[in-house]
Amino acid sequence: MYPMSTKQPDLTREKILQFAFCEIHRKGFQAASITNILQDTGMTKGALYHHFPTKQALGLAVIDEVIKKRLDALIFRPLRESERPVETLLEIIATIDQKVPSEYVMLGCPLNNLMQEMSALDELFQARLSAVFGLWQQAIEDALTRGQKQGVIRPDVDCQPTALFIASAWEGCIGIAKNMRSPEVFASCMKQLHGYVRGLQSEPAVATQEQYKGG
Amino acid sequence: MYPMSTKQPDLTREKILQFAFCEIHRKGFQAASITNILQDTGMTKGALYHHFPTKQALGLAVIDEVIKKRLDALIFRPLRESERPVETLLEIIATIDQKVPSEYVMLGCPLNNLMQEMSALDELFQARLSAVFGLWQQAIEDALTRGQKQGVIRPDVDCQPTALFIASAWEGCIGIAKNMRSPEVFASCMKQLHGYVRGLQSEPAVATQEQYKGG
DNA sequence: TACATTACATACCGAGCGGTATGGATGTGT
DNA sequence: ACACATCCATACCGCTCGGTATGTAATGTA
Repeated sequence: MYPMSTKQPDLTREKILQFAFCEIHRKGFQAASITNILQDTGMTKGALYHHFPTKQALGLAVIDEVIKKRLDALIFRPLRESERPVETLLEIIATIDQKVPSEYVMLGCPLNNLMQEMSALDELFQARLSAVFGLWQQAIEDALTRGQKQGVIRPDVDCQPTALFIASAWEGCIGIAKNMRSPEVFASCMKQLHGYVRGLQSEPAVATQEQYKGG
Repeated sequence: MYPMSTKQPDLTREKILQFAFCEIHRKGFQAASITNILQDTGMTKGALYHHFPTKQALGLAVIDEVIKKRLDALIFRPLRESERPVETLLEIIATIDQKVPSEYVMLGCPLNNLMQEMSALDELFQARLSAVFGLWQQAIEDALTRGQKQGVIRPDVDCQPTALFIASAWEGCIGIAKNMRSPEVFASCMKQLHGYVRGLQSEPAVATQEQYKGG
């Protein structure tokens, strides 16, 4: 066991998942080629179909074990663990383009890409993707709700639909920037979203008013 | 000619375009099957490849001759021809779900679907799709600019990035509602967008404040 | 050490795809 | 009426895809 045996099923599975994520992110799920993924990893169909019964199962695993985890580390957890969730939300919106590989502007959000492609075609994809997006929406809603209790969000804000709108607009901004192939468009859009969230804050609390990165 | 001759190339071409639009709208461009389209229309490959050299050319024609025209009739032209463009914009946002087939909530925006799928893969698609989206953004920007001249939009609003954000959020709302398979989510999201646009209006002008459909 | 199970590699298959070559039917200009 | 271009139908091709059947080496178990 300790001398690094040749067969390491967990690592093999993880490696396949990572390369599958990349291929799917670049080509979309349907256009993603099993053969290409295997070619990249240097493995064969025997390995892949030992760990995943079908291409669909591989796609679903990518959603749960790669995409969800990345979003959690990037957005959900910081919001959850923050003591000033509204400030954290604003900071994430303002700096998200720096915390993600620059090529992601061209490739778009992996979650949104799959949602647009697969939701209408496959119920299992739809369910998993909706679940992940639900986490996103919930993370924002919790941040707003906690902000209201802290008095930094106006009491008249209806947090649930507001969070839904923020998450939707967020995905929309990423999608359009991807289409435009323009980091500037992405920055501009996210700045507007930033302003929208700031507009939800209570009037007295203008401390974080001009925190947005200069430009 | 007058007795409805058997060969009507224009109608044939248009028929192919319409069925291709439906197939692409439902399956996406790559998954759209030429064979399926022909099966639906009752035609053959001879007809299709006489009018369109490749599948790509068919897709590009669908963008310019179907999607663009529909968006123009539904959104761009009403905004352009309106004398109160801001009110018109608000009205479109508030009633868009009634002016479009109900199944479109499940299928999403044809433009956005193609943008998400094809922009990263094909430069010609990217160019055409960006052009159409640019019309959208420009239509909103013009509406806001004219609104500013009329005094109904606050002078401090920067119309260009604001229009970009509105269009992006708009597409985002459609995309998320499609993923959720929920007309209610769509209505909720668009209501928030409606509120955002209202927030751009000058304070004195509260006439259209509560125009949003009851619910 | 003997054996069963896991973890892969290799070769192969049917199906559906976009695209083409060819031929015939229809309209058009002269 | 004849030549010709347009319009469309049919049959076919090469390719790639996801998936499988089979074999084999490594690993866990007794």
